[in-house]
Amino acid sequence: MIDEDFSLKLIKWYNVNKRDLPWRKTNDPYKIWISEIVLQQTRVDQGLPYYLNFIKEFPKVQNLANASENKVLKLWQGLGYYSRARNLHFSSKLISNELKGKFPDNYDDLLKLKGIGEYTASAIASFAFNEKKAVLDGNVFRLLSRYFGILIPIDTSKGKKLFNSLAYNNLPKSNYGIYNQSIMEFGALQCKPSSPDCSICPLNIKCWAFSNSKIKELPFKKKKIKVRLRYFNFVIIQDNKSVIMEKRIKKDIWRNLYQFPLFETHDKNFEPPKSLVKNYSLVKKTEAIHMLTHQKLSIVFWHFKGKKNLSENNNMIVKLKNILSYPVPKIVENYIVQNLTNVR
DNA sequence: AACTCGGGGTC
DNA sequence: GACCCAGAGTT
Repeated sequence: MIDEDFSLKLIKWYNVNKRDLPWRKTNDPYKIWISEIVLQQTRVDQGLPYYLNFIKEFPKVQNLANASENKVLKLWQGLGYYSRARNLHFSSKLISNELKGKFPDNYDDLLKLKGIGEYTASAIASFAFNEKKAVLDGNVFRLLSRYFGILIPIDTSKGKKLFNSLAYNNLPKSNYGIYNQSIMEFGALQCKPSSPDCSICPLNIKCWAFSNSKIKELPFKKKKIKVRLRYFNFVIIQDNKSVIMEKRIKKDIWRNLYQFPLFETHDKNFEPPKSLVKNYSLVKKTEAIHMLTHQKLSIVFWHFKGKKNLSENNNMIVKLKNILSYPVPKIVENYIVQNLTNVR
């Protein structure tokens, strides 16, 4: 299916309605790369401040390559999907060292980098180098499925293949970068997931879903997400100046971030270790629910205080005045800010 | 092909 | 509560 004026209408719409976003004012593939990783599964409003901080702290790929992972993760704190930050860091070192600072300038080479998949390689290649590649993200899936009336589920290999060819075949004859920006912006602002205003849509006349009242049904997805329930008990052990923390090193959520010593249980039943109760006093117990896409975390913070020297065992001791320099999960950050940062 | 990886907005 | 967001890596 090829619609001759599909791309032209999108670009025309884009020139009038586009948002003023910083990564659209540069041709620097490094900055475009940062923006694309930040925006993966992330709304523009949420990612924008992170992008600005990142570019400010690491203006060039070498700055990122020379930073510590803790610092990179700290700048990513609160944004989620932390493998994005770890992969950014890894790939920046590869570019800076093995590629001698020369940023990959084509789709195939971009795709080799850790953290860059088909979408991101297409985006960078077309935005920075105007390479003829079609982006295929959530916005494009939605628009194409509605406009062309594709009922095949988008989260299957068959569906992806079909949408890929559909997207590629409808590229304009030039200006691939601008066009890719246009189709995604159109999906984000006009062809929204829920209740788009089709009455003002420049594509409505030939839109299959609009003509057939199937906007709500498209795009079609096959899989439903399952949520796993987990029980976390964080134990805060502090004296006047310090608190015990640990680094998450397993293949699990929040890898390489820090937290208070964690006891995960299979249900709500948990009692802190007796040696702990004996030497410290429980001053506060806080319960919280933390929702992730695939997990529901039932969390209890057990807050102990005492004068016993914390550095007796093989514990990681963190000065309270330095605690905010460590990257931590959002729920841990919340607890720290509310309970530990006003302690002298 | 199914699963895993965050956090926040929207309805 | 369900779905979505400029997806990618692992199993």
